[in-house]
Amino acid sequence: MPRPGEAGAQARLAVSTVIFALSPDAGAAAPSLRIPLVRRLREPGAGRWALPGGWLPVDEGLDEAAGRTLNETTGLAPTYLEQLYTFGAPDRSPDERVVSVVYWALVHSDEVERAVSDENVCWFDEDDLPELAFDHLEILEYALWRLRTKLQYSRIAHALLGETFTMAELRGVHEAVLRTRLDPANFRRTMEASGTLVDTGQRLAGTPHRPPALYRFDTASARGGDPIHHPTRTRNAS
Amino acid sequence: MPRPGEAGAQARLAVSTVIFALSPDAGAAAPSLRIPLVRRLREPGAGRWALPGGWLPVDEGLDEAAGRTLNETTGLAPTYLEQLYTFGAPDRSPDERVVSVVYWALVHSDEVERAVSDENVCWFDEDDLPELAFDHLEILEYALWRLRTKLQYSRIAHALLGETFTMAELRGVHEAVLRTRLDPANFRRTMEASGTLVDTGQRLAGTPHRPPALYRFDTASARGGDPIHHPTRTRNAS
DNA sequence: GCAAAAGTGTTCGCAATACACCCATGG
DNA sequence: CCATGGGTGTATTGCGAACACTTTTGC
Repeated sequence: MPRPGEAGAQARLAVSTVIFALSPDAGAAAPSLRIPLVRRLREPGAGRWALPGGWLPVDEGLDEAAGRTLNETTGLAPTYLEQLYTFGAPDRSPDERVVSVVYWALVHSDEVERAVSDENVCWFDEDDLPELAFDHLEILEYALWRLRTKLQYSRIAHALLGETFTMAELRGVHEAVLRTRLDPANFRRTMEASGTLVDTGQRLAGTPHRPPALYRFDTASARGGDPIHHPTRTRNAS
Repeated sequence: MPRPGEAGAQARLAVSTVIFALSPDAGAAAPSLRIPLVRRLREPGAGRWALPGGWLPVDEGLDEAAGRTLNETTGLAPTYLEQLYTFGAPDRSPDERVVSVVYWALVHSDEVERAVSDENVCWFDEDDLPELAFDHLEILEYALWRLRTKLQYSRIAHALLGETFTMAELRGVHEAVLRTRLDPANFRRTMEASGTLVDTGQRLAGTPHRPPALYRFDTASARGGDPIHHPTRTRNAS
């Protein structure tokens, strides 16, 4: 780290979060990804939609800031939170130099129903996005890429569902995120082989057909393919 | 992005880089990874060794700042440069709040010989590191993890070699980084199948045995497994 | 010709795919 | 009993690991 002193002009540090959830009609049909955005009230970019975020307070950690602003704007607690990338091109904001540390998060679908949504905070479907401020579209697409990539080698889909779920629901998440059809038989085997699912023994009644088994995610075997290391992966609301 | 105004106390933004190169005796024996560090002259952490870096100038991009400080401290140009992670725990620096955007880089082994090395800039072997300042050991270990992980699904080992190289040299890089023995036969096939190698037609004479073929990296087919997107992956010195 | 590395061929086992087939429930 | 999704069994394929084998040089 360099020496202090010689203050000079400095870039401002912001923390933003790309939040993913499933469309509320999770049980029925094919669910789709939804992202909450906030309407910018001031210049630059007033009127446009932007990622939730804020300036970084001096005494707050990056993860905490991401989780806090997520909670403040949506009223939700993330079930998964991870740093995405830091964007800092000199011209990404017209007026002043802003460097944004961006996180991405997943929230439980059963929480989405009681999420904040008003004229200034609105949830948009993945392929029905409004015009975004600054470079936020680029950021969002990068977050989508990361979500899709990570879903294929890590077990994070459960973070978009509730406490328990059927195999078909879990498959539905993968299909929605990856935008593909998956073979039910092979998907089941792959998931069972991963060792991250626990059969609750319960079955979901009320379906017009054979009642499916309900599974729970095994947090103990939640082997992060990531570093051993590093910050909080999951946290609660403040 | 939040509104300007309400300045208040702000964290300071630094950019640091973890630089990897092979030990100069690349041809012979088993090469090892080396990392240049700079000695801190001032408090906090005076006397200890730290990653090369500096405060981020207001008008300079993150990638440019990483490449520049790399060049200033080592005299080298990176053949590979990528953002690693942003570290920002409130207590990682004792005096003031510092957020560090950290990059990692690979440099050609044939450039290492003319690298700067004096009493304040010194290259350390991967498993002979001195005591590091701040959280730089944690950062370095994370960078090592990323290098090892990425080597297995991306073709970046060539960035540690010169313009042309033998199959054995390329394998030596993988073995040094991954710290494993690799089967020469299977390694060859895997590399040839990747389509990133071009046989120059030349052969390396002077070996005590059958002269091996010299290969070149095919920059055209350098498919980044990464985003389509995003900043410069390779750049020259300023 | 002999040692040693370069380079080729062959086999094995695993895991993902494709797809045929039985099971259980509501209507 | 039938339509439909839940759930199981099985053949095929592609790829990486293991390893036997041939080739080419310096000495």
